[in-house]
Amino acid sequence: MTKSDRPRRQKVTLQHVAEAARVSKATASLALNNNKRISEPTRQRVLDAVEALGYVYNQRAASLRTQRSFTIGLIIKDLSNPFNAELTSGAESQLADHDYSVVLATTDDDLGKQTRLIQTMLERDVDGLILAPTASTPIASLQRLMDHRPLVLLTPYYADLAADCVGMDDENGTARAVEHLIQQGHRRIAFVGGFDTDLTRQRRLDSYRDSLLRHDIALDPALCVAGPVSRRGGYDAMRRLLNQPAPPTAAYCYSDVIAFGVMLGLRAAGMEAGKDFALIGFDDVPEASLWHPSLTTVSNDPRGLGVNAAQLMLRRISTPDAPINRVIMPSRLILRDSTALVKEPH
Amino acid sequence: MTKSDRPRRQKVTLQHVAEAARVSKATASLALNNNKRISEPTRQRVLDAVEALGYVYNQRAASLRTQRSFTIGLIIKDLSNPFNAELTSGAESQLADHDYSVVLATTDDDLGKQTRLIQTMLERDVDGLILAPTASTPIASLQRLMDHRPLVLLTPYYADLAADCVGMDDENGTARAVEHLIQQGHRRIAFVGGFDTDLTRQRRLDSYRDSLLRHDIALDPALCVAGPVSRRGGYDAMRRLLNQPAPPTAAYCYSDVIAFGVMLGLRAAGMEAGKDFALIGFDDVPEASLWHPSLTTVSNDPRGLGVNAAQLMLRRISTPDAPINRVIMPSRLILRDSTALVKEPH
DNA sequence: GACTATGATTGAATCGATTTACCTGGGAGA
DNA sequence: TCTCCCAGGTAAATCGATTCAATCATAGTC
Repeated sequence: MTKSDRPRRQKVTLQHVAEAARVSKATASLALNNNKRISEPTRQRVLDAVEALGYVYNQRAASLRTQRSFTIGLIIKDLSNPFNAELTSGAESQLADHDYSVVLATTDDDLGKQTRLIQTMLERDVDGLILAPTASTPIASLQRLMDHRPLVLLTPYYADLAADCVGMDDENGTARAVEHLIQQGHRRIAFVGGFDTDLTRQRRLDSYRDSLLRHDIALDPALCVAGPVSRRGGYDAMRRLLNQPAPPTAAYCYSDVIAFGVMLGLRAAGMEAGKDFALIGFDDVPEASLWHPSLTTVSNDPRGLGVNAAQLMLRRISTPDAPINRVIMPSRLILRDSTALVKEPH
Repeated sequence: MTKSDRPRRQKVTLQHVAEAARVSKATASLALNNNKRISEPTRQRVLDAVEALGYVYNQRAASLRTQRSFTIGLIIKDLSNPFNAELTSGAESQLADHDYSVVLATTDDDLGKQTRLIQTMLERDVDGLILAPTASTPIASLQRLMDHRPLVLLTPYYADLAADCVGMDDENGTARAVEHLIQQGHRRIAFVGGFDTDLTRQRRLDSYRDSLLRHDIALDPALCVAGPVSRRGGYDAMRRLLNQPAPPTAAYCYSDVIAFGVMLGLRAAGMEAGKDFALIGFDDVPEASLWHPSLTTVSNDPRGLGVNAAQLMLRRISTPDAPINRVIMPSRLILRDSTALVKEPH
């Protein structure tokens, strides 16, 4: 027969390499790790043997002894959201640059699933966990998790937890957006999308209220509509808002995706963002600039968030006792056509 | 002190569980694996001990013995492309349902990086590899890879390789798109985007040519422009096309992203897709239906592709000798506004 | 009462690396 | 010549599970 009936699992182990190089297993190991106690000719013999046998290093076996898996768990809610995809991409490439692999899992914002996935990650023996916790994650369970493994949170809103985290500057971003609308003369400004349980939304809602109050505008609960973070959610919310006795003249949306839905809702009612209505989103997803009309939005750098999360993790691993680090990425307001209307509303 | 100065790596091992339950390590192991040779009372004692000590199973140590890591490597080109994000999402959830974890890595379509990542995956001892090979991946290296590990390719275009693969029906999808344009009376139809080295593009280009020939239209090389798969790429290509002596009246794009760029290029020239020009994309990304005008496109189910790839992998692992499986996902032409023009061109 | 069948449990080998502590054969120094 | 050191190498323990073969009760059979 040629090589083997069925392609069979490779069986070349360090032992075989050692034999081929006529040294001990220990020497072979040291040679491959560039230990200086091994002479150059010997090291070369080992390397030659590796080449000749097609040996592939078994990181898994090694990690049993070294207690480092060079693997980081990344648990996010949903990869379909381009924001999360970008974030993941950033984290992955940053970690890969430091020889870490990424084990990816998605929770669909389901606490039960998240609990199971964390368990799996611990069993897989990841060196650390980067987590976007689902809405109702109890702080105690995160605390317990930190006792086991380095943890980086992808949200800035667990203030009581001494954990590394990265997040965006929701307050400032929101304030700037709302101020901009007020400056344009708007008084009836809606807040659209997201659910109460979401801490990030909570924070933005607070900042929205504060901004209004600073200009002596009372918050009208009828203008704050919750809903799923999707185009459909934005669309439905807008239809409802426009059917009210006193509809809004502007809206600040929890995310761009929602804002796109709002635009469609406006259009279905014969209105157009940037002409009859002012609209601001959040995230600055790539589509925001290309949509018609282009969307004014609060810009955050999702890739940068991922990169930062990865960096925090690497730092935490290398110096476990370093003080905790909360990175808040600045957010900017990007002015585009959806708030371009010049004429005073009403 | 309370529990420990610094949160320290958990040290509870099966040995400790066994001691707490007053049984041997072997018994503890069998009990946890629900082996029927262990009596119910004993099993319960072990489970109680696990609970009491907060033991977490070490999959890594186990896999050293069992030779199964329950980990699948997923190597794609680029997570920023929503198509790939959806695909990844589908594969991940399908694998998670079967207790497999996903190690994710991206190549940026760089062969060197791909080679390194594959090596890393092998060292990490993944049970199988799902790979979207970069453009110039030599067939021999894939063949060699298959000797080591189950492999599923995310492209249908390695016909000479006896490997499981999933892919879309590029030929049929392309044919339908081009036929549709011809039916509408177009004769000067451009083919936009992608690079020569890309086998998928090659296949679509061939099908494009064949469709034209079936209607006695000669292929005009000036109408086939290559370029990066991005909005920018589409934009630039369109500007070039419109500056030609005999510009096209319609275009078939290698991907939706490119088509969006083409729309912008048209607009910059004072034209509008669906009015002065007919435009078709490929992928049916979510934005396609919401763009303005909405984009006619060849629809493929990226999530379904991921799910299928995962299923092929699971099957290959459970029955290594099964005949190879090539799954071609059907593609449909979704008619939207970008080809809605009724008036005969010219 | 001897013998076997059966069910429950365990000792020890094993997976493939790392790492510590020990060994060995010169050459330098006294 | 003797001691000590040193560079280079190795035997063996170790990481935390699985699993085979062996052991040990206990009960059932004649």
